[in-house]
Amino acid sequence: MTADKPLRADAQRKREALLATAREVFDAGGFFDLRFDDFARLAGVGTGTLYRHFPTREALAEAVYHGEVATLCDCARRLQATLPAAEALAAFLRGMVDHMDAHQGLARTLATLMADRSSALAEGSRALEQAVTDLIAAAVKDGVVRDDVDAGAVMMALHGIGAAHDRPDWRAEADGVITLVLDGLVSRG
Amino acid sequence: MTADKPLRADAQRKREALLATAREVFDAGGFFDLRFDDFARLAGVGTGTLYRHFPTREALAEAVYHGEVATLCDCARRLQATLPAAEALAAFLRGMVDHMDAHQGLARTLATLMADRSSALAEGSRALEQAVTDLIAAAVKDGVVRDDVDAGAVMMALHGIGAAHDRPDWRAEADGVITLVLDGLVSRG
DNA sequence: CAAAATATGGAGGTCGTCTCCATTTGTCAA
DNA sequence: TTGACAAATGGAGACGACCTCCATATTTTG
Repeated sequence: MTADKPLRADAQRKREALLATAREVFDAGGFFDLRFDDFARLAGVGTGTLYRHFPTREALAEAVYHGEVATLCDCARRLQATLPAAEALAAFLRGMVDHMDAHQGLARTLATLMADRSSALAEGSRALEQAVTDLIAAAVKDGVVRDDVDAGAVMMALHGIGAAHDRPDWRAEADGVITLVLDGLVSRG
Repeated sequence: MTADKPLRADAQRKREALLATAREVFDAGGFFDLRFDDFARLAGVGTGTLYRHFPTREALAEAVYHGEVATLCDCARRLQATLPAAEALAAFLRGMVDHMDAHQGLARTLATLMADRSSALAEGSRALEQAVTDLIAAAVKDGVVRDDVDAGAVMMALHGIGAAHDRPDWRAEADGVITLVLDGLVSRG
């Protein structure tokens, strides 16, 4: 799809530095108080370099998001390999909430930055969606989950949890959504 | 809370014009291609006037959102008065999806604009949340819905539906979320 | 109707964004 | 190692959107 041309050594290094700094600043929640130029300086990089690697704030967010998705997918695979389907699904969804809770700033920043281009978000989370699809398919096969509601609906609910990150009682409500979704999946309509 | 001082006649008129134009442009999806200054001109208003009424794009979105919320709340009240609790709840949630579907551009624009200040969103949708809370409370009283998951979780799921407005299969997935939520609410855990 | 209060609009200052290119750094072949 | 070529760098400055400010216009009040 994308013929990634090999990056020169220093370019690679700068790119990494930018991503690392981004993750840091995102999580600290200070990204929007920062001029984009200053962000470059903070990462020890010139303005031009920043723009060559990430033409927009959104592009930067997308790259960071990719990393997160990869982590979560690994997690899903691990769970699926070690637990019965129903438990794996539940553990994964609960785990996602834990993860978001542990990185609130990051979650909030990403949600905000990708609000426009949520097409990009959908693109970027395709892998994640596949993981959820697999988890659900396995549970369906075990006969413990209905087969008339697909993974997209679950993704949407997750999206809601991520997007609503400043509700005063976020954690409890997020757990509530997961509970509803899981019980709704088990229900026979 | 807010001691709304009475607005002068012409001010009222301009304000209305701005809101009407906003609704139009939002729904057409062209808001982000427009300089804020030009939006003012489009509404037949000077830049200064626009800024006095709505200091930011977000403030404008919030005002439009208020109108939407009011409409939906009316709808909720009507349903609650005419249907058994469980049906009223279901009809309301399904109805919201219909409404969003019929005004995709508006929904998307609002979701995008309020991504940052989703605290403002929470603020603005307090009335909506109250309506959902009432619908659920009535259903709980009828003994047809569990009482250990509160309205906040449902709001979060709805938020997800609104925020994910450009998923390719939005409508089906949104319906799926509602199904999961409703069945999850009926389930006894 | 005059005066006071309120609202208007758009010219121009401010400030973040992004481009451009002279310079530096990395790579590779001889 | 060295020279030559390609790739990458950074930051000065042009650009353009946002927002303020106030002389003017409109509404309201006494």
